[in-house]
Amino acid sequence: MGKFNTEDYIAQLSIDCVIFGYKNKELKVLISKLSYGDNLWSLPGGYILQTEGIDQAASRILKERTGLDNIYLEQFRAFGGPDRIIGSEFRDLVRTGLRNFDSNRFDDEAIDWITSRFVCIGYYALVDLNKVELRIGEFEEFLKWVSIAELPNMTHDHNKIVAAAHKALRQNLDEKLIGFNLLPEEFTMREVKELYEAVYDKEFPMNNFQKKILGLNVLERLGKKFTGAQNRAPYLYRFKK
Amino acid sequence: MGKFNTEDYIAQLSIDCVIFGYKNKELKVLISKLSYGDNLWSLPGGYILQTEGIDQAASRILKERTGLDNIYLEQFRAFGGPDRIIGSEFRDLVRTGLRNFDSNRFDDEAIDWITSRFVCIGYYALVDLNKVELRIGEFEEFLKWVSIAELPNMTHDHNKIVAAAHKALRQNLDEKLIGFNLLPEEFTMREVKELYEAVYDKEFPMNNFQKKILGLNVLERLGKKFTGAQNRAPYLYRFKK
DNA sequence: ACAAAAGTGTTTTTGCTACACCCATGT
DNA sequence: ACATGGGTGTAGCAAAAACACTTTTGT
Repeated sequence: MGKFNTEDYIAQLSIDCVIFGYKNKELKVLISKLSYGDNLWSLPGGYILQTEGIDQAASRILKERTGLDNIYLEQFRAFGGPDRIIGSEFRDLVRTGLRNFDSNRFDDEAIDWITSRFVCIGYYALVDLNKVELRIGEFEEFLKWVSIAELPNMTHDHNKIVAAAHKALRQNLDEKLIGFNLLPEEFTMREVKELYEAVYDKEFPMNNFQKKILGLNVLERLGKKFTGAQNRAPYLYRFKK
Repeated sequence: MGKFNTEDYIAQLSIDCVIFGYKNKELKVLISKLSYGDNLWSLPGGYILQTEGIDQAASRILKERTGLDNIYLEQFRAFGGPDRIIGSEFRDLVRTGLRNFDSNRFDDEAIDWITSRFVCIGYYALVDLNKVELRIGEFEEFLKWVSIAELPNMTHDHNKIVAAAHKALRQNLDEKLIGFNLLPEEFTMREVKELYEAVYDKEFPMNNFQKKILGLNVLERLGKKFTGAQNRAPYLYRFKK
């Protein structure tokens, strides 16, 4: 890997992705352990190429980490508060960390560039955790799925960013459901319900939930799903075309 | 005015403000006619100082144009689509315009900086049109209030930005009402209703509207307002402290 | 007395919640 | 037959919309 060319990217502007993963009825967030410094955690992020749009950059960053394509990403907010300008407790850690990292790729100019003041644009996605093949990014030691309640202290304002993303995800989940290709091609109402319960961290009674979802008028009912269990077979649904 | 120092600002990142003004039951938007080029219109905007947060930058830009302080500004979205990168039909117009503008302040390097690819962060505000003292910005010939339906073609994606701002404004206007210090100190329910009608471009029946607003529990009722009209005097209200 | 507009009360509708009940399936 | 969970229908409640009416004010 050659020199990191700062001119390829927009300076002082980054994208941070809050990647929500769903598995076993649980909602998790993908975070990365930075490979320099002890106990430094952050959201997977990246820079914007001069040649790409910001949505495109977010998709690329998501794909780099998860291998996933065609995932619905939503921009929810830009962060550029005064707390990001100076006096960041992490800046010096990052500086010294990068100095011992890869001096061919990151010279002093690159390190200055990376540790300067940044504004970041937040995107979130919701993906099927089983479909993900994690690949670490440049500065990362490893990536890890953590449930929202157990997030460690992260660099900069990344904890705030996750909170804002979670709030945005909960707003109008109905309309986003189709976008996230999270559920299998055919699924039962229970599976939809469990997804909602994971996102809202709250139980929904089946009958009313069914009415609400069917009322959205986006599902079509297929056959039944025989699981072998000694109970009535649930219907299968899929999204209308 | 001295040289324009590009180093004072974050490069390739700007803020554009959609300033909604209210007067005579009508909702207008503040747009500026650029002083170079014919028929070039755009939203009032500016750059972010290295020393300020992005919200702070937006406030400063709003104050520069309107003289207004302590106005509630809301960030609604960042724009950085591929249409903003190259092939912008406006770029060359701006370039040639700036070359004949003020060569002391804007040298070739500054012109390159200004006409490079930009990502912008959109903010909107809602202000009392009567309280505004318009002051033109650097590149502006004049500023003008235009109703949303009559917006001219604007540079870049500024028409899209206004549409997105209008949509954001309509969401949860209730909660933002107090923030915009838009209404006079004491006002009638009718005035509130007319404001809503301007924002939503739709009529509201008085009785139900009154119930809804009083239900928000943010207003206190004062005396009556005698206008001399031959009808019952309406109550005056103000926001609770 | 009357016109104009403010204000209040009542009914209707709607959407959501809670409860009760019936149905299919495999042992 | 029965335990298990799936599915449906009805009653209850509260918020919103629609409708009808009374009150105040100046001419």
